[in-house]
Amino acid sequence: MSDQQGLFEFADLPEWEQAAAEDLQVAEVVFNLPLEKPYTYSIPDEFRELLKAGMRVKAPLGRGNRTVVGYCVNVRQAESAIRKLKPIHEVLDSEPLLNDVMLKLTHWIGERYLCGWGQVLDSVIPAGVRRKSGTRLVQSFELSSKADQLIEAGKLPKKQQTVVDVLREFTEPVAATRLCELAECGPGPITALRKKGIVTALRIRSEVSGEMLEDAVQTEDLILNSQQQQTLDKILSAVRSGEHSTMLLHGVTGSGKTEVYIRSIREIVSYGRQAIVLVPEISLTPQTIRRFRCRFKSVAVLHSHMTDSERHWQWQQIAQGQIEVVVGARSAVFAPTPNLGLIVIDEEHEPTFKQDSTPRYHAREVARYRCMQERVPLLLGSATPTLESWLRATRRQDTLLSMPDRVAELPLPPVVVVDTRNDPRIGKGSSLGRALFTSIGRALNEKGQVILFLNLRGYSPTVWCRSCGTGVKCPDCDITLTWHRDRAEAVCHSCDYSIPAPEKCPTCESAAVRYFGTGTQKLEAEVAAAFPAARVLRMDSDSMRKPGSHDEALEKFRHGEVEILLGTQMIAKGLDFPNVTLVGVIDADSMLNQPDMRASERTFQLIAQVAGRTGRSSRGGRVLVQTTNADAPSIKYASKHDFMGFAYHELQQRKETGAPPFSTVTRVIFRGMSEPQVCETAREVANKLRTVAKDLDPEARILGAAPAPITRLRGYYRFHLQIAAPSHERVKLLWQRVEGKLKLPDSVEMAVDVDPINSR
DNA sequence: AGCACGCCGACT
DNA sequence: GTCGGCGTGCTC
Repeated sequence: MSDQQGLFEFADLPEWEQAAAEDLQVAEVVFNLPLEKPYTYSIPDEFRELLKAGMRVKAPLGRGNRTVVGYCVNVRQAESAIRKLKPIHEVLDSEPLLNDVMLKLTHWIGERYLCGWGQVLDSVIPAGVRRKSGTRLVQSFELSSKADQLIEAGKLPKKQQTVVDVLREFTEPVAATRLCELAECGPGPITALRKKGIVTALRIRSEVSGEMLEDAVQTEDLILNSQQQQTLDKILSAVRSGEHSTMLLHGVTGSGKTEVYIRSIREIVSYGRQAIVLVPEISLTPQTIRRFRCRFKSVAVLHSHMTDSERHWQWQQIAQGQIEVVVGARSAVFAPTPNLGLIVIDEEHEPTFKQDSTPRYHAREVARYRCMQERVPLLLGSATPTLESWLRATRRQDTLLSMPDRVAELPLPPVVVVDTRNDPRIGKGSSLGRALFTSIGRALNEKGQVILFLNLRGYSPTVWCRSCGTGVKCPDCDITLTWHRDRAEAVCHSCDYSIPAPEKCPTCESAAVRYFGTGTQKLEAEVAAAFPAARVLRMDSDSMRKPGSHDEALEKFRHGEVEILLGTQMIAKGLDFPNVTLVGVIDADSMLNQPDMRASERTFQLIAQVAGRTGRSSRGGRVLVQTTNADAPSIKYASKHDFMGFAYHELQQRKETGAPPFSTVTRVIFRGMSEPQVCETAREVANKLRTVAKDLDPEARILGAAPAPITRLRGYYRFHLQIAAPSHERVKLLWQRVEGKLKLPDSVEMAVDVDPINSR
């Protein structure tokens, strides 16, 4: 406010203008531009009744007064001390695109994730909704207010009279084509009537498409076991309390979490409220959708492969309260439910809930804030919760609900850790060690199916010793060093520490190895050669590019048309295959040794999730994990199915190093075509941050700048730095102090990632 | 992000 | 003398 007065002194205004300002309505508008605050505009009389917060407007901006589209975020009485304001040019929406809760939520996202409110709004409102896809402006007519007296005055020709008669039967405007049809005439008589002033023309927005939801056959609720029933009772008491609470449902794979979600949702639907269920994009399969569709009458699905008009239509349906349950990926957290009753996030630990472009929000945190505002519960479910969620639960900030047993009392499959350090087959360059090789053979003989899991795509080569099994770590950052072949150096991607590539392992003195693992394609060839009788199917993002191929492949496997399924991440989750008797993790090390703070957590999650893929029938099943580091806690605890043991150990570790969730990390990424320029810019920003932090917040630590773990990406050189601080608030204060003063070269782009989920 | 304003070099 | 190079900073 004070800066505004500084520019245009209140005293400069003539007195009559001050008086006029007293009851002036003004609009606060945000743009998708790097502006810090909303700008204030006057509202011309013609828009006074029309304009509401949540609508988009066109407004003049800058000295040239170019017209820019922005979002009206508030309409209020102007304060008495007001300077001359520019007027809103145009109002683009007839109804708000967002209500007050959503406006507040998007504002919070901007603050929390360090980006502009306008940027958040632009990304949160689907393009199809903004463009009103699936609707068209239709030329329509209605009788004018003076119609009666004009008709009195003179008799009308026959055709024109018919048109008037037709219009008298409607209270609403009639579309031109429809009117011609009903009056059995051409456009002539209508034009004539318009000239006489008897009918008025207007353009009405009308829906073009509007496919109805197919009705799935409704099925009965399942009978819950006592563990599920107890959990449900706790959730229901939270639902009935009418207050917000976050509940973490820790349930092993196969414990029947989905049924508990459904029954919780049933309760809130019975109050006439709506639920939002967030699932990882990859789980948004026809099976998942069917599970909800056959239990609720109206289920909307929001996924990334929808057309603009489909999405717009769904959005409308949701906003009108026609929908009981919204199932969708990350962005469904913004579904405009008029009376929200519950948000469920399944597989809460999945990294896909973090958006990897601006605004880089985490759907869990957005959901938490939204649920707090709407005073409804948030239910997080996972067999392997994030340590962030787990810590909150153990501190009683959130409520912990546990379902430690599988339904039907199936035991979790035994997990065998295979130490491959001295394996003869691996020594000869094979990916399948002796134990795994023989186990596959046996499983196939017994007519079982096999899943082989390999995790490699997009991972960096790490410096790691094959004989003692430890990664070579940075002395300051506790993350594994990355091998740079061209420079013959081992580099830390957190702090830029580097050493010449070691000839020998610093721990056991044997020859250190730079490590490049096997890819899925190479593994496929090897498996096919080793088991020529088996049918092998490879699933990775390369072979599953076209839509639907994913489901198709899984169906093939389910029907037993394939014996061995091998692939990356995407086969680790979701579906049960009763006939799978063996799961092999080819190389747990490639994940464990990633230069990432969460490498250990990821490894645990991965093994736990793949273990959940087997042992789902009486045939039992086992899991084999190949590693050279059998003592790593993530592997040890995962083999015992001991999440709590792992969490306790890992949290201890994080506490010692001051890593999240005991601190917050914000990452700033720089990219550009010129390596020295990017590097220099990143260093400058890091130094500026350090200088400001010195007296503003001595507890904040600046790490780097350093090359990003993926140093080159699509021709860009990438560097990053990290800000570690005790709270988000303090990172914000520090960043805002520095950000304004930065002048980046045009050729270097910068992105800010609060709570990064990976540091690639 | 765009766009106006500014303050220095090569032109009719 | 002027036209225009693009660096700087502001936009209710």
